[in-house]
Amino acid sequence: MSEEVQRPPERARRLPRAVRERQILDAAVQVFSRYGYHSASMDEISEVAGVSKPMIYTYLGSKEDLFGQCIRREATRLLEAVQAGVQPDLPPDMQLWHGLRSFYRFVAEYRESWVVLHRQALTVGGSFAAEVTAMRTRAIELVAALVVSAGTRKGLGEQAEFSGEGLSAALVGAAESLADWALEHPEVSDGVLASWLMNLVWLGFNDLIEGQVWKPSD
Amino acid sequence: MSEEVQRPPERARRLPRAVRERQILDAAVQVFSRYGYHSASMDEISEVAGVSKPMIYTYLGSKEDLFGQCIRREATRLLEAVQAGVQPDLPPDMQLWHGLRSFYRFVAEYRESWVVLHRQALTVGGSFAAEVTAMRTRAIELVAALVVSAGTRKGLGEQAEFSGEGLSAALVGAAESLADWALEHPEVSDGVLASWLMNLVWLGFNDLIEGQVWKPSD
DNA sequence: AGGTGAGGCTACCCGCCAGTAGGTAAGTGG
DNA sequence: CCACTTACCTACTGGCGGGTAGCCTCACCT
Repeated sequence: MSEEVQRPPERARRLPRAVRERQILDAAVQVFSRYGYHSASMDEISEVAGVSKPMIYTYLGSKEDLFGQCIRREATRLLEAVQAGVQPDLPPDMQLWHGLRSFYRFVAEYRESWVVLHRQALTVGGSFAAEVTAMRTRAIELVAALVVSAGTRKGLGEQAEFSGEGLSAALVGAAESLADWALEHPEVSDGVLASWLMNLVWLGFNDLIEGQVWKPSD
Repeated sequence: MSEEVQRPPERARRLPRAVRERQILDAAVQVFSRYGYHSASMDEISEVAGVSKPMIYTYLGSKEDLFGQCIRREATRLLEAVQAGVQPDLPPDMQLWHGLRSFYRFVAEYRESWVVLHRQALTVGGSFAAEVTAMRTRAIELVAALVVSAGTRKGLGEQAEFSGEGLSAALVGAAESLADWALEHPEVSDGVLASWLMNLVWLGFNDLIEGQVWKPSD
């Protein structure tokens, strides 16, 4: 009578904690990236992870904790991916080129990571936004260093340094925006994306560095 | 005994509907821009507006309706501000230049409008995100038209058209990102911001158009 | 004066969802 | 085979906040 005819849809049972944590984080990134922090429900995350809700709480803590862990994990991944592609002894333009390629490769491969980091993290006012912003600022400063280095290498001083930060902010923004665009155009390769940006921006930098400027004609 | 010594903190009483609607929308934009759609509460909006919650519902409808009206109002403002600064009979670079200046002037003056449009609108999956994205796409296409026009004017054909959309996406992203950056550097004028972008981007375009390209050296 | 309708409010409802209490089953050491 | 731990679940609670029912009150008209 009380015989179990229907087995519950084959959940993997009794896995070690580390594995479950990975599954939960994967599911969380997926759900957060799709719905955003607030609209994502812990119930859905647990369902996608194939695990009951209390597991999430015992393993990863509150919703906010969980989101934080997602952010940190994906941010680390992204940084490592970019760093792995850059050799610091190359000239500035080549460093930028390789960094960009790695970046676009990462975005293409881990779309959800990128969406969580770029779109969703800022919507949770709090330490996460600050954390992501800090990472972004680091990227801007890194790029600024490249720009300034290229500038001084050609004998330009304080002028490059002054506008460098703003220009770098613009460049980073351009790179991010192009990443979003690329999400809807997967047929465009990372090399093409990176070279578009290089052509757009680096040539502009070079012109600037060499004293060529655009001025309004009226 | 039941004498009213304390007057309730002097709310303006019995104003015409149109005025109240303006107040409510102003308050909503302010609160939405600060906390984002989900974390903003109708109670707080009503408090900031100096009006009770049911008023919002009778005048502007549901929270989603309210947000939609904010988005539309601010989007219209932004578009009008930019269009007011552009004269269509000027050459492409001057059009871009004037458009950018108007844009940065608007962002500086109506920070909250910009934040709502740029940061918050995308976090509400639904028709708003689509609406804002559509507006953004229009901007990209507009810029793309300028780019292509500049390209063909110089005798370049399909090549400019192909990469034009991606480049424009990058340019619009750069402009937006620089706008965010400028929020934290109010001392930089709209003219300076616009000319940074022009120097960065337009010079890059020109080089491209004239066949000069950057290529990786390895 | 008193009727009427628009402006405005207090006080409540109720669904959704983060978070939890308390229990069961499956390994592990003796 | 029994104690003890670890993996894991079902089933609940509590509150926050979107949304509303129903009432008041002033201004103006006749």
